[in-house]
Amino acid sequence: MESAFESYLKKNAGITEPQLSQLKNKIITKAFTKGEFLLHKGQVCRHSFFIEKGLARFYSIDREGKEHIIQFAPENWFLSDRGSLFFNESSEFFIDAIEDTTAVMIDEHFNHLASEISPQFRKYNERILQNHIRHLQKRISQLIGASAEERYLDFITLYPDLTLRVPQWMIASFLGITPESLSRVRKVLAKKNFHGF
Amino acid sequence: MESAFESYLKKNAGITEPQLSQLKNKIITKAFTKGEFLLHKGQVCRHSFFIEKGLARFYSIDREGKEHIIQFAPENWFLSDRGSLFFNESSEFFIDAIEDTTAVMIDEHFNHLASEISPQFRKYNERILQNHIRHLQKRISQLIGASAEERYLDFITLYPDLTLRVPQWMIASFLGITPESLSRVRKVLAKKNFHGF
DNA sequence: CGCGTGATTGAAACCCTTCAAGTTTAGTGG
DNA sequence: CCACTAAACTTGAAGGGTTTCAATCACGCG
Repeated sequence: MESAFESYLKKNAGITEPQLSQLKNKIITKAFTKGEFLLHKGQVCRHSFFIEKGLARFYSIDREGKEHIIQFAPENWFLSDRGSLFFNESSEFFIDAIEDTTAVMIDEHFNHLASEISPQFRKYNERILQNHIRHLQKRISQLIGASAEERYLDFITLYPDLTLRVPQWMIASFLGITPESLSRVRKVLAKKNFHGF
Repeated sequence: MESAFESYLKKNAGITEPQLSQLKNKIITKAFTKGEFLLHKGQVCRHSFFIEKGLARFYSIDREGKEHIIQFAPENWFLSDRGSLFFNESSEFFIDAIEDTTAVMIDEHFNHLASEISPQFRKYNERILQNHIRHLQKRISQLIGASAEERYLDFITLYPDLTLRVPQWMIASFLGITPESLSRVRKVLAKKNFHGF
């Protein structure tokens, strides 16, 4: 049977069936139980993760021990500390599984081979990076400019599925507010007859 | 005489002298006076800008008319709305010159040709993107986690040169606080016998 | 059942903003 | 080169949004 990653490559990265058979033995999938680390601060990140099933998060922990979630990754999303991976530096960040998760461990060998046999894959890879940048810029713009309520509304329209799967305190951590504040924001929205969740 | 961009390409992107002569007629430089727009909201961004002289900023304006600066770009920095450029969408952002500025207008023709004649350039281009992502992630992590004072201290250690060249109210806009708040932060730091500026 | 985790609520404190008024600085024209 | 003006920066007082800390409630799981 064809894996989620394989269909994804065919659909989005222009990888053909014969190319896929060349790549198949380089595709390594790993299962993580809820709470398990895919990447730990201090390690050098060696992989890009493609989430086939489950849900993972990318976050930092500050001096006071508080977690700050940079990104969530549900099915068919990529996740990695690109800085650490590309520049071979030890990571400042953590990645762990929010649910039981299976992820494809994409390493340099895979990327190199895929780029070699498919120019489309190379193009696609750039697309991923460009899109990632666009995402991060919008997020910065929003963190600078919007109130807690606006940020939460943005979140539930952008990630309606995540709103249900992710515990509330993690959403708060993503938005840069406390769980208590998020609870109050939701209370206010409920009073305004808002039913987005 | 060799332009700043040309030396930059040779030093960082592995472009050789003969390759450079092939590229030379594709390198278009333009001068902007202080306050002039390099990119205006609503336009589709067609260029990546390499700042040879001067200083530019990349920012958004929210519904209330407030500016939020995403990025500064002094000499030898790149600046672009990559989302708009790559995906051909109209931009949400502005780019304008803070000082009189000359910028290289890098378009798709240039990138295509340079990638063609130099595999190193392609590698280098990916490096730029990866580095940009790393930068943005750190910024998000900081916006979520740090106080106004911490953010300002980070700014002056990361961009000591900009601290002097950029008006204070723009630094405030970059940090996501009001000019008044930044003024007070500086006052507190001065009392603590801090002399970073 | 009881424990632990997550969500809610309240009150006080804190950080930052807003608005309004000054002061300083920088640029312009006489 | 000074005088004038506008823009930038500072300062104060009041207000708003968010955090903190603490207590309570709700729920799922051993």
